[in-house]
Amino acid sequence: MQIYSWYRAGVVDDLHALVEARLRRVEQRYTPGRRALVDALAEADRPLTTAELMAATGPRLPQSTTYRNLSVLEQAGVARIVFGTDEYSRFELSEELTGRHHHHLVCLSCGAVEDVEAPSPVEQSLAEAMRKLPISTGFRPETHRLDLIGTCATCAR
Amino acid sequence: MQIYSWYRAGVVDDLHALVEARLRRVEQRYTPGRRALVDALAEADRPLTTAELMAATGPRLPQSTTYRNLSVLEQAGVARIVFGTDEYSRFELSEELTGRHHHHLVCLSCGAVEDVEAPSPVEQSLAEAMRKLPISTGFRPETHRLDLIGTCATCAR
DNA sequence: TTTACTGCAAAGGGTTTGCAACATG
DNA sequence: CATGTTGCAAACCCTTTGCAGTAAA
Repeated sequence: MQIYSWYRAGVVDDLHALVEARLRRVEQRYTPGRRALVDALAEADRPLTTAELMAATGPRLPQSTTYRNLSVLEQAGVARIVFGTDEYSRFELSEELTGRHHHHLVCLSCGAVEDVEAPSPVEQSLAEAMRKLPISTGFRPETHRLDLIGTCATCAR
Repeated sequence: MQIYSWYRAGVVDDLHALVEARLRRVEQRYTPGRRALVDALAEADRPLTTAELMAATGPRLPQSTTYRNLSVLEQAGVARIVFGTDEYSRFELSEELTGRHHHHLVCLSCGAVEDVEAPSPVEQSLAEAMRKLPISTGFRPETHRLDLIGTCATCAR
């Protein structure tokens, strides 16, 4: 989530400390490969595909390691998978870590996914409306996803 | 979208007429296989996976035909793909055809997807809030997707 | 010195495509 | 009879897994 937010607060180290703590909780280590993934996710201003993550991690991490580490990070509550409209899995840091609730702009044409944050009043009315959704008996909501689907600037040209 | 709505209004024939018109528009025929898919989608009260659609179409349609037909129906604006949290594509009739805007309950554990309709006032405040999202320059929103992610009744037990 | 992690290669599994046969306008 | 459609099988491609070797606690 937008590197400048980490820079500004000078909390990059805190981020890594948080990640390490979360990994410890599930008895996993914070290896260089995992750190590289977290760095890549922290520097991006949008969810990254596994291909992008493999490319972004210095000496390219092998597929298997990348996928396994993303799975570990997901289970530890560090990363979250984001579904777009194409066949690629995307990942972003969990909002618990970034402290920034946001939504996505998803392009129907190329599948690109962008982050977008709603002004606080808008977010509040959204949350309010979500709470009023008549969910079926027994369903236990944990989170929601609210995305705008459309055509991105590049594809609209 | 919920068979009783079609029964009540007696508009199943209208549905097929609409579908045929839309297919014609993209120079495609309304074959029995495609009609079987539309029937299956119209009778379901939730998005169906391709596996479910293959099973639902009388003398089981082959994979290739099913996928190709779903693609055609999608391009014709008849069906829409729905992304859950698992690896299966799901399809539903487009809201333009059903006239029923709705959202989804998605189970993190088993991937099941259920339809849910919001009361009109809730829907209006949702739409209102969506319009206020500060979308990036050039992005052209077409629709939105609002899903509740959680644990379904079966998996919660 | 046990347990976690890596990296290569191969296998999985949903989806797509080539191609010959068929059906429809 | 020209074009769209089907069905079989194979190919595709993202993702997962087996396994032997390595590293951290």
